[in-house]
Parts: sequence; C-alpha cells; structure tokens
Amino acid sequence: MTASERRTAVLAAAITEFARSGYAGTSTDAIATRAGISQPYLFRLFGTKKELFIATYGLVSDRIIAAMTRATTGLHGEDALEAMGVAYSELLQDPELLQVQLHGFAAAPGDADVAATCRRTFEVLWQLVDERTGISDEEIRQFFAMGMMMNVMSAIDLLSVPERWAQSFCPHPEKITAIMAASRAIKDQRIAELVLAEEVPA
Amino acid sequence: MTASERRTAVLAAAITEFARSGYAGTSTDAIATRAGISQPYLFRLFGTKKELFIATYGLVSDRIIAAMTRATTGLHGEDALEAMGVAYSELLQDPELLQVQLHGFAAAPGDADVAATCRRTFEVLWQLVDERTGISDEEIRQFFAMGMMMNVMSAIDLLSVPERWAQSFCPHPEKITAIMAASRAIKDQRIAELVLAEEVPA
DNA sequence: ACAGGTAGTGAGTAAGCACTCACAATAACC
DNA sequence: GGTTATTGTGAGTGCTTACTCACTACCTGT
Repeated sequence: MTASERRTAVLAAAITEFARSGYAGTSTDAIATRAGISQPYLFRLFGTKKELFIATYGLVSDRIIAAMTRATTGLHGEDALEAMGVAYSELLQDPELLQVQLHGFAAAPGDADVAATCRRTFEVLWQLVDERTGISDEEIRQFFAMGMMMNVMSAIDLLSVPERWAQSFCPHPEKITAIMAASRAIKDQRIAELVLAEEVPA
Repeated sequence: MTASERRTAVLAAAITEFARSGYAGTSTDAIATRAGISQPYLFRLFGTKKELFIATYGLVSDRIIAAMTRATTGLHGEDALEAMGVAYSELLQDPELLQVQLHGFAAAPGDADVAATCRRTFEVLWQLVDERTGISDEEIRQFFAMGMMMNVMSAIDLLSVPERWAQSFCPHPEKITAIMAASRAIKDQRIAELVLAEEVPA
C-alpha cells in the first residue's frame, strides 16, 4: 500500500476517533490501531498529532463544502439556499463529520492554528453561500446558525429525546424529502460527484 | 475559608481553564494551581474530574439561564425574545461562559452523563423561552440556532477578522444597544439580580 | 547480484495524568 | 484542656501519552 493510500485510511480512522473524543481526548494510538498500522508509522505519515487533527478537520470541511456544492449545482437564489439546508441536515445521518467540525471549534480557543483553520473554512463556506444564493447577510447568518445548531444536536443526540420540545428542533420532515428528490434530479450532479471524489488530499 | 467558599473559588478557576482547553485537555493540576489550592484538595472537594466538569458546566448553565431570566423580567412575546437575544449576545463580551458550554457539547459524544446534562440544560432553556415569549417552534429553533452560532463565533474569535464577510455575522449593533437600555429600565430587575446571586451551588 | 528507496515496526523515553494516603494545622465543643 | 471535626498538603502510585530511533522487509532499476 502506498503512503498516500495509507494516509487516507488513517484519516478515515481519525474522523471516527476525533468525532468521539475530540482533539485532546483522542490518543494517537487509538487512531493507529483503528487504521491498522503502528503508532510510529502514523507519526511518519503526519508529523505531529496537531497536524493530523488539522488534516482531519480539513478533510471534513472539504466533504461538507463538496456536499453543499453538489446540492446547489444548477440552482440559484432561495432554491439554492433550501437545497443547502437540506444537504446539511442530511449530514445529520452521518454524525461524525459534524462532530469533528464541532471539536475543531471547541479546540480553537486553545490553539491559534486550529482557530485560523476554522475561520478559513467559515470564509470559504460564506463565499459559497453568498455566490450561489445571493441572499442577504441576515439570511446567511441564519443559515450558518442553523448549521451550528445541527452540529450541537448531533453531538448531544437531541433527537433521541422523544418529548415534544426536543422533536420540535427537527423542522418539516416532509418538506425536506421533497426538496431532496428535486435536488437529486439536477442534471450536472454527476460532475459535482466527480469533484467530490477528488476531495482527499494527496 | 469554608469548603463551600473554596468550591466556588475552584469553580471560577475551572471555568477559565475548561473554557480554554476543554474537558480532556485541561489538567486538574492547572485548575488547582489557578484556584490557589493543592491538587489533592481539589479531589476532596469534587471527587473526580468529571464531577468537577459537570459542576462547572452546570454553573455556567445557571448563569446563562439567570441572564435570560433577568433580561425578560416584565416582558412578553416578541419583546421578550429580542431581550433574550440581546442578553445572549452580551455574553459574547465574557466569552468563557459560551466556550464552556461549547466544550460541554463537544464532550457529549464521548460521555453519556455529560450528554444528559447538556440535554437537560437545553430543555430548561427551551421551556423558559417558550413560557416567556410564546413564539412558534420555528422561531424558538432560530433563536437557539443563533445562540449556538455565538458560541462558535466566540470560540474561533470570528469578530477579530476585519473583512466584511466576518463582520456581517454581528447584526444590528445599534439595535442591540437600544434594546439593552430598555431592558435595563425594567423595574423588578433587582429581584432577578437577587435570584442571580443565589446561583452558586452549596 | 546489488544498490537505493519506500513501507512498516518493536522497543523504548521522558513527561504528564488522575487519583490516593498518611499526616499536619487549626478551630470548635464539652 | 483534651477530644473531635474540618481545612489543607507532601509525597507518591501506576498508568497513559506524544514522540523517537534503530531496525527489518520488500520492491525496482541496472
């Protein structure tokens, strides 16, 4: 197996482990074991734990950005906004991505490099939303806010609470599935999927 | 100094340390040193690190809830909602509280007790907002979403970025100060402040 | 056959961690 | 004045951690 292939395998393991226990709470040994390699080799591939965490966070960000890009291909304005919202809420079904993002935010106050990486992801996403939807600052802010809340909802497993107050956090299930179907019918989605496949760093 | 007084001093130190480095990333020694006591005594006061973290998170939640309660005393409906929004955004000026809350969410996937504590705080806040504002589920959700985004904004220090996209996350500064003044004029605020003073656990 | 590069590991090291125990000082009560 | 309870610590324990180094196995080109 080439080093590049190993790196992607390690990143997959790192997503799972970091999602559960965060930057400080995850041992490099746990990641190496899950990836099926020795711990020294992990350090050969990524240098330090911090570099591995930032690479993991970057991959997660790329995946999220790719999902939003794919969802809005061929759409504009409010349609694009709704499609992005649906795409983000679909990520709730694979909570690891959202939880890694949350752990990036949480680690930011203690590490300037992590904070800078998080801000850069924010910037890229903001410009994507702005370009594809053209909506107002206020609406963009509300869109981001909803995303941040979904991160938290997935982390604390809010939707497992059956009571009404908790379930009221999940909006319009029937609306979401309808938009999902429409969004899937977009023609150039194939191209977006090819873009998505390139997301893994060299 | 009595043990109870010591405990509140330790909790103040714990807020600062946990806000920076989170649950797993903070050593009990750092908290004890900041509180001016020995590490063994910290364990006599709180039992385990986890209990200390949950107590810290609980104190932070109590402070946030108290701020919301105080801000809405005497208000109803949309007025109460706006006052709560202002109260929460005021918390951005003392970022430690919001960051501890964020670290609670982040630690939740790795610890069921922490997750349950976070969900309980969500429930109390939801019922407070519901009772004091009477607004729709959709509006409550948007209100919570904005709060979660403020947590993240404070963690990654987003407002330190001077560019337009970043500054657009701070809405209506003049509107906020106006509502702040109005909110402060409410008569029975004194009573709420007394409630606030009782927030420290015995 | 052999030289060189690449994938991969066993066995460490030094530091840091949560947590414990035996013990000292001080105040309170009879 | 002596017993008792409370506040507080020095010195440790056993474990985990990030990270290193010297080394092996294998493949590729000549």
